[in-house]
Amino acid sequence: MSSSVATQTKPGRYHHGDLRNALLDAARELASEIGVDNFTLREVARRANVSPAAPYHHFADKRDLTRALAIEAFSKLTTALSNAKHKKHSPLEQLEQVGIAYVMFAFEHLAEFRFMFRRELCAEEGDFDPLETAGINAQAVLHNTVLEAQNAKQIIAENPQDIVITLWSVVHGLSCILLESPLSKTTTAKSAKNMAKSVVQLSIQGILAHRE
Amino acid sequence: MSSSVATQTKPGRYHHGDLRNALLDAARELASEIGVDNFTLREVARRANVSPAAPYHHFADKRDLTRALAIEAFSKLTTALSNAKHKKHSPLEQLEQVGIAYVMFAFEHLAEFRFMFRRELCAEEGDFDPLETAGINAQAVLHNTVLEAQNAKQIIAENPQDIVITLWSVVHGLSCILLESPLSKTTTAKSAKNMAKSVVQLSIQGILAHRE
DNA sequence: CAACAGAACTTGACATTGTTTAGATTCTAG
DNA sequence: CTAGAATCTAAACAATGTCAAGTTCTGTTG
Repeated sequence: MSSSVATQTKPGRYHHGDLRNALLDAARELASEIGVDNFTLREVARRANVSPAAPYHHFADKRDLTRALAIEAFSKLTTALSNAKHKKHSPLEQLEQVGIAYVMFAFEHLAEFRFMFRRELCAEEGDFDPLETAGINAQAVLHNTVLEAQNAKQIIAENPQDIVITLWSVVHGLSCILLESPLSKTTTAKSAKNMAKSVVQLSIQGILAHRE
Repeated sequence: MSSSVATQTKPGRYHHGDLRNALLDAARELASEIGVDNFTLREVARRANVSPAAPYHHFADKRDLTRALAIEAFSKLTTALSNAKHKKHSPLEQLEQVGIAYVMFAFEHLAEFRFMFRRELCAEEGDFDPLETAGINAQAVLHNTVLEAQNAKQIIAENPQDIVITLWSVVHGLSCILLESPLSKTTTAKSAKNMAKSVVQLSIQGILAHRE
């Protein structure tokens, strides 16, 4: 998307034009090729055709670059969840859609997903942390849907936070398993979606207001 | 435990005695201090009082060392789950215990837990992978309990694999959230256990055989 | 018991990495 | 047009993963 735009700005020039985004694009690409853990800042710079020190004019250090990617990924996730939600009208159906969308986002944005949940990227205690708020925003989509489903008496009136955590846990857990477990080497997008659906439906069963 | 034994074998000698275990101990310790991602092989060697090249006589490379830690951690998890299970007799109660034990294991063995789920540690497709079997063993505890609960007609007769994945997802997801999310900086063991209990109970609600 | 084979280490080296410092180049206000 | 800020390069540093070549120990065999 923005990658083609950002990366190819006047190759010969001294000033790159939009190096910050070019670096982000290169990092995303590199991480999806060789893994989030062994990607190097120097190679990112190399791919953007700049010197190894150039990134330091746009990011404090390597950690700061990956943090920017994580924030960006969280905001993508937020819109993905929000889009999925608004495909349905009933809060209960929305709950299901949001859950499935979470897993599919992880499946489709593998590399970015791995950037998102890393304790070491967070700011120090007390500092304002944009990464933290990005995460909270994503979670808010689920949280609101739970509240709406409760208001519509479609699910039990238990402490909403407990319900949010349960649902978030189950979709996040499935995502991690799909991405990291060796069991899942052969998983296709279709079977991932089926698993997501079945897991989400089973979880929702436990919080339904009317037991048939 | 074994650390004190393994680490302190005749400090002056050329041959360490049990360097392999000493390295594993040092790596575990170091990882829990500075994180799984930035721990270095050289520092591990330093702590075991050997040269930087010494580890290569016991492990193929850094990855191989961490793989050994992951396998070891999986086997610890297996016994933790198994112990938790056998505290109760009813399969349904066992299911709950196993779920809670999973989360508590993650909480108490933070560093080791982070070693366990990393795709890059797996062997190549087709090769026999001890890490994979270690993971399967741990999952088997949950799997068996689900089967037993189904046989006892305590939970629905749905495809057992779906139920296993749902339960595994929810406890794994909660574990990841507790460990990686910035939201959880202040979580105590007690509140972790409470969350685990509530999340597991809600999930089990969805698969109960008798809906009152 | 002696000598030898192999295992367990060390030394020293290499390419690569993250990061810093100093300097060069280009852009942009005034 | 020009000063100063923004953006980049070049060169260097310590540290890392890893390897090849030696060194020292240990157990086995004659």
